Amino acid sequence: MQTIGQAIRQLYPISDRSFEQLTSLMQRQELPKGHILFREGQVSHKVFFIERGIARAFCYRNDQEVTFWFGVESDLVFSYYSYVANKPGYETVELLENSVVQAMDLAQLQELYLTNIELANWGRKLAEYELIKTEERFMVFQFQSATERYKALLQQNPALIQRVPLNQIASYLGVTQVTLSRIRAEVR
Amino acid sequence: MQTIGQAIRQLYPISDRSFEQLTSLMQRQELPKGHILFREGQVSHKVFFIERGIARAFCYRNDQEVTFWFGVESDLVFSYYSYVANKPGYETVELLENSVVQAMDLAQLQELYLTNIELANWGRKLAEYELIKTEERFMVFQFQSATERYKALLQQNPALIQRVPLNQIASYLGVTQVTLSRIRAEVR
DNA sequence: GAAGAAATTTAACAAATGTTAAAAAATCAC
DNA sequence: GTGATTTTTTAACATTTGTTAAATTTCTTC
Repeated sequence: MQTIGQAIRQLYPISDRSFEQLTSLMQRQELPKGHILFREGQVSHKVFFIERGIARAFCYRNDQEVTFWFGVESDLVFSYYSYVANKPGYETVELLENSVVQAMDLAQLQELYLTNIELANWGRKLAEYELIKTEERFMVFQFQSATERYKALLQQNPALIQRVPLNQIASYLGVTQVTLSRIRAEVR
Repeated sequence: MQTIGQAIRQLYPISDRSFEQLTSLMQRQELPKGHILFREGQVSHKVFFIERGIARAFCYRNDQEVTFWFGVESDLVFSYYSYVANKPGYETVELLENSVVQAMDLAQLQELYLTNIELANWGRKLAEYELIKTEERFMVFQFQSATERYKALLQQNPALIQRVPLNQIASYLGVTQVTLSRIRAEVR
């Protein structure tokens, strides 16, 4: 498993001093399963680095929860729309296991961006990588069938299917749970 | 219509000096309909600002072109994956009309990012806004039906449907052209 | 403006996915 | 371990979307 230091510096190499500045903003928190990191309709002021545990983001659609993102160890958790547009976010993010996270205040982070060019470029790289991750996820939806999406998930992240209930996996893949069961019956 | 200057400064306010530095990298080009801005399988070294015209990005899937993005006046055209990961891009971007673009060299842009903190933060904001745009497009796919997607497009960008052949609109919406025709027959 | 080409719609049928409800399996609490 | 609860699978049928091909409309070119 990657440490937070490795994750930060792998994104974009920064000096020890910048690293200190960045990590000094972080607060280690142990949070229980079910804890809500972001709540739909609220403006977010925090970003979280997942040290241990798993999180999911979901929205409501026709009174049903639709899961569209999972975060695992060494992932960052943003309510990106809320952060960028400075408006209420549309998603709720909850922890699916007892977890350890490093929490950072977004206002303090943005302060750093304005005064430290190394960190400004680190923040740029962060957004750029999040962008291509989101783009890839989008492409998967537009270019692959539900069965292909499931197989890809099975290959790339088999642990996720063990750790998360299948109704959440189903909505993550964009199908109903019944369809996912059918797919699993085929693949088996 | 927005000028390029307005588009740049709306994203993130920058000083006149930074603005000069940025725009000095730009080269105005008049390019014909059908011109390829990025070609699949190649690493991109440029970014384009569309002053006049329209562009589309597509990939091949089972020997068929699948259009997944349109760019119009005052949009920026990146081959983002290629730029961020510095690997061959998976998409081809072509101009659908005779167009005027401002072309910028990515290496020179990145030079500026490393020396000018204002521009580094501008570049960060650019990536952040592209991120939430991509995220929104993804959410539309996971949360809305094809009919809803068509209606939304009709409302938000009616001109696009006039300017672009329907088979491209169909694949942009993630359905076949036959299905799009059916949707249009219903909506009418 | 007429002939040909391209784009769009319609039709008929096949395949995939959704919906509802019930059955089966797995998990939890005691 | 046993009963209750939750999760997952299966079944039956409805709806949506895809596929192929033909018909129609629109656009080009001369």
